[in-house]
Amino acid sequence: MSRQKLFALVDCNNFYVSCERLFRPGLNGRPVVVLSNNDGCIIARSNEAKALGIQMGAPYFKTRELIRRHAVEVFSSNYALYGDLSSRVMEVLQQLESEVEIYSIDEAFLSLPPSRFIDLPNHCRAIRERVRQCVGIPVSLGVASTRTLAKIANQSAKKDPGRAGVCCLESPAAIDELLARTAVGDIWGIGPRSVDKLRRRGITTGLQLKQVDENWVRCQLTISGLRTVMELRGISCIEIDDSRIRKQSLVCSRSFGRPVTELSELREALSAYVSRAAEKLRAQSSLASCLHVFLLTNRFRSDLPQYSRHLTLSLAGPSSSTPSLLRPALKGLEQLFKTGYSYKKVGVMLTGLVPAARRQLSLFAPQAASDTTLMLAMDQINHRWGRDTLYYAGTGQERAWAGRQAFESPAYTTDWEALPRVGSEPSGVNGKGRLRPTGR
DNA sequence: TCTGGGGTCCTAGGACCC
DNA sequence: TCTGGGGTCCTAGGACCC
Repeated sequence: MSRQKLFALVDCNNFYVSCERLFRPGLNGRPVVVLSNNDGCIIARSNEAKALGIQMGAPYFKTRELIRRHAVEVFSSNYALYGDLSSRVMEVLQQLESEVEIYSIDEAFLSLPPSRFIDLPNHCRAIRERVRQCVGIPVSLGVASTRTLAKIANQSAKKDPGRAGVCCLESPAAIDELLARTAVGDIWGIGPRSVDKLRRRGITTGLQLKQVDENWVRCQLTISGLRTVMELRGISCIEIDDSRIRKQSLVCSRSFGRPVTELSELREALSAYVSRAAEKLRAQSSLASCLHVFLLTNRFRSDLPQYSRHLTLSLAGPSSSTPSLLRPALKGLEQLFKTGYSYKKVGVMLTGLVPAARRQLSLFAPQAASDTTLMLAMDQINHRWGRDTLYYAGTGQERAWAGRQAFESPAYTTDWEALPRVGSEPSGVNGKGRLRPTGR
């Protein structure tokens, strides 16, 4: 038994699909997929859907025939549900282990102390069972001496029958055996570009990558690639910085449900995204110094004229007030806008984020204290009564440009009106359990 | 007809400084 | 004919991740 510190990667199985199944147990054993925003691409698949050959990221409209033929159940993404269940899973993990790094909505790394080295597999099975019991989401665990190896172990825990959701890589022989069966493209940090470079050098497996010349990797795959190689060798050198809860940049952007040609509609959409971005900014107590607006047409429509521009604007001073971000954003949009194009997407990115507490006051710009008070009141009202209870009129009433979400499930766990009912038919709601209409 | 959204890190090169 | 050397900071773009 090694005395080295170990990492466990806990990964929720087919997370979005598992969330949908939680309240529709009849879907267990059946093929299920979840779509991206605007019902564009497939972003989650049940094992049964994977077995049908449905690819991750495949456009929905290209898969529709296959989906119809096999009666695959389809869902629009429901982030209210997934976000809530994710935080419940993480909470359970935090109760069980002292060091938990939340890596994404469905993954967390645990540090297992040396005392745990006794019967590691049993310990992992207990964690798995606890999450299943408390939240109902199935998870898999991969354990190894580095995060990269833990990721690889986790893939094996999921894929290889007989592992039953747990794979502990303890002996060097077990590590090399698994690496020899792992394609370089399946290794965390090795993307398509790196796969090409490695293949040209004759490297296709994890074991080959582990043995590659360091200088070559440093030159070809940069320091990031070298870190991955060191991790394969069992030297831990990738840290997860979850102390940085505050983002360094914020983006808000969506594809339109249909082509948009009018400036008035673009103004509404951009106003909505700027409002949302400003809310996120205030939620993490930051101010933005810089604002980028972008506008683009549908790049897949090669038969239509293409347009894609962005504009960077420095703000008079760091701010998180919606109106002080809206004004320059809309001015920027007018500069970007050209008639005669069918637009697909508009968006905003906020950068140069600084903590609100460390605001650098300007000698010249007027300080808008009233704005701060107003925003605080607005955020409190929207928190208490639900998003968009109060909103800026410029974000529009009808929102005809909004994306499609034809297959959305109820927000079972975050909306009183959407609570599942036992023993009686839901009354007066169209199966979606919503009090308010989906639009405005 | 229909192809997601939101992040991070690294590097090279330019601007600028002494 | 000859034209330094070494820094830092910023930005755009590439690559990758979920």
